Amino acid sequence: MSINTELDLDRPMRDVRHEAVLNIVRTASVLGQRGADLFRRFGLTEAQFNVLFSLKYKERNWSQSDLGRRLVVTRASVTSVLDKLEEKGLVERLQVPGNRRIYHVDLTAEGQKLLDKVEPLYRNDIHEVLSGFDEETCRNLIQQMEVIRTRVQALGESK
Amino acid sequence: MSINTELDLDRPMRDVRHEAVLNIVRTASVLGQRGADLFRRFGLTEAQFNVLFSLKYKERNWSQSDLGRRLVVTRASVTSVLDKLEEKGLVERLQVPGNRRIYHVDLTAEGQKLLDKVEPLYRNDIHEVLSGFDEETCRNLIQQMEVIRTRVQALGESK
DNA sequence: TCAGAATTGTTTAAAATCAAGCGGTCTGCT
DNA sequence: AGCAGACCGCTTGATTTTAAACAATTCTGA
Repeated sequence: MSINTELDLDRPMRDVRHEAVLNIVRTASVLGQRGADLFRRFGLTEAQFNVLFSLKYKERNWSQSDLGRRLVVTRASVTSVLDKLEEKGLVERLQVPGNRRIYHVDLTAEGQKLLDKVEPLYRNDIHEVLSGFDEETCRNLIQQMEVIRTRVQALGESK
Repeated sequence: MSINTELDLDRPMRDVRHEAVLNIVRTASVLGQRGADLFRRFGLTEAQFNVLFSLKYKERNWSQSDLGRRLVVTRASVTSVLDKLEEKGLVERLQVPGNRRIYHVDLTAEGQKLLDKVEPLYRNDIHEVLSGFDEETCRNLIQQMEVIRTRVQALGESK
């Protein structure tokens, strides 16, 4: 009845690097769906939560483009997600003196309040899921992910 | 000009476990986009490629539900992706004797042929991106990802 | 046996995403 | 100063994905 016995997830691997990539992607997918289930209880999609969360912990002003790079989505996606969040009164676009091209995006008080309700549950989930990972393991994992992203970027530039 | 100097990706982390999760998700996203760029040159989306690829290496017959579990997408998604692939003549739904509820999905000769063109480039990309990862590192990484998925699943069942 | 529960594939409506392209704006170079 | 190029946010149109509901089918347990 387990997914491992029903599918062939535990068969021997031909290409261990490829299998590593598959595992990263699949794990991100599982994590994302778990998150989505949680966020939905608060009327938020995953994309919407990601925006709110990023805004809460930003340490300087972010334009919509900055947000897009941070979340690895296009500017067009940022626009549509922000439209939804602004409708709900959770974020606001602020005009930037001296630069009429960009908006700085910020949480409203209401957005802050909603996030304060969701975030503890979210962090609790993560803590539970990674309970077996000590700090060193996490740092090592983070560094490996960074290496991969750097390599992908280099690959894209040499194109 | 680098993304790391422009954004705050390298600031000290408050919650190393959470940062690990973010890194996994972000890396999967970057990998997915890199893949999508490649697949598009062959008229395929990422989801379509994933289906073709899974079918090529399956070791027994898979229903659409099996495929969905394997790819971590819903049955509805599988239906729509298969519709597209069937239109293009790359896969086929086969009736299963003795069970009128399910289809077994398979590559057509044409699907096989297309995949044979894309796969070398795909594997080459992956090999390049993970060139700094030896076999042990990969196996370790894979195991960590499996642990995370198992924990997420356990979390979902205790719900 | 056989009625209730579970599973399968599909449909529908909503949301996210993207590429492409648009004007408006800023910057850097001459 | 002025112009070309880069950047920003937005719109459009298309695709993908999902949750939810549905009918058909299969399974299960009393």
